[in-house]
Amino acid sequence: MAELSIGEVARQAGIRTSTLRYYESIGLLPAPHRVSGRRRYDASVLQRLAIIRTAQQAGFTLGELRVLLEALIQGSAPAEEWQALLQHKLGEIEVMLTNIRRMKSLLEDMMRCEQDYLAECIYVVGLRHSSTEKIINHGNAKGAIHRTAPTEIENRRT
Amino acid sequence: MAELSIGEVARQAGIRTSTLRYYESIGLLPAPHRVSGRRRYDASVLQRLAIIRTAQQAGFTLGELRVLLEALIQGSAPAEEWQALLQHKLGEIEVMLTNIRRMKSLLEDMMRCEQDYLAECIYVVGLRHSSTEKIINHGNAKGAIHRTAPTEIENRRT
DNA sequence: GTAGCACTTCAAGTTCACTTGAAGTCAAGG
DNA sequence: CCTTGACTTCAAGTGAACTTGAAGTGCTAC
Repeated sequence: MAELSIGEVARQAGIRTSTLRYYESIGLLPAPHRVSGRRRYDASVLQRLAIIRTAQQAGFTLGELRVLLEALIQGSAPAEEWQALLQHKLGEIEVMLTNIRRMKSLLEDMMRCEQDYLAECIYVVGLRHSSTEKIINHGNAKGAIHRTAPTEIENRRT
Repeated sequence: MAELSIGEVARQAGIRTSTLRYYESIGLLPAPHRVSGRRRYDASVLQRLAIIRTAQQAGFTLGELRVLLEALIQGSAPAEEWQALLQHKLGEIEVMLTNIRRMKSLLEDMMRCEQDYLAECIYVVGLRHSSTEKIINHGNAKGAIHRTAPTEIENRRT
């Protein structure tokens, strides 16, 4: 199978060459070999890019993806960390599915609002939808792990 | 119904006071009235915040949310724009549902990989999933979901 | 009356995921 | 030989969504 230039990969994957270089720079893509200084990609990179894009849509950050794909890149993965991340992300995906489904039905309800009573209708719709909410989003989105922001200064109860 | 200080709203909604001020500054929340300079919120703001959060999870940007909620804020909405945005977003949500479901099954398959053959297994899984279908991604080239909770594990790159 | 804390504003800083720009390299075609 | 165009690197810029910091105000408790 013919090898691809960065331009060809970009075109086929529907992204820019700069994105490919960026992905490589953050370790998300393995450095391809070179022919007179230029990158030559194996066609399999397209599969990886497809996974990356899907995963991004599913809420993965590129950092998380790097961890997840490290096994693929180098055959070296800290297995526990990896499993933990998977497990964690599966939980998040579950939450996201719930939220997206809810959002879908919220939008569908909004679509049915008549122009003249838009404000009232949306208010009612909003009420209906926010009253079903309670448990969904407190475990993992904001509450627990935040290394980069030790956040407890503000907002303390007396 | 008792009015809430910004601190109380923040605590109950699980966000920061700075976020509330920020939302107000970009017109996502209406400016509440004040008592000696301090914001006093009606409890209904919590419902709105719940909607905002769900919508964010569903891939709405704050800008889009502002347009969507303008009807609620002021009763004044450019109805066509509004409907168009709804319609467009419904399409995007459909795409996202598909991608998230796919990602879920990808992760589940990955979980089943045996430690010793992790790399090979993931490769096979990746192949299976990326060959299943062409990439679904029309209309918005960027991943829709950004602001998902960044997960702990990452960041030590050589 | 002063300590403490929650609040105020405004500007600047941060993270993520890229994008853009400048300056240079390389192979092919006219 | 010269141009064209796709490539190269590296640094700096962008936009979204917040966060942080500085400096000050106002209420309550001791």
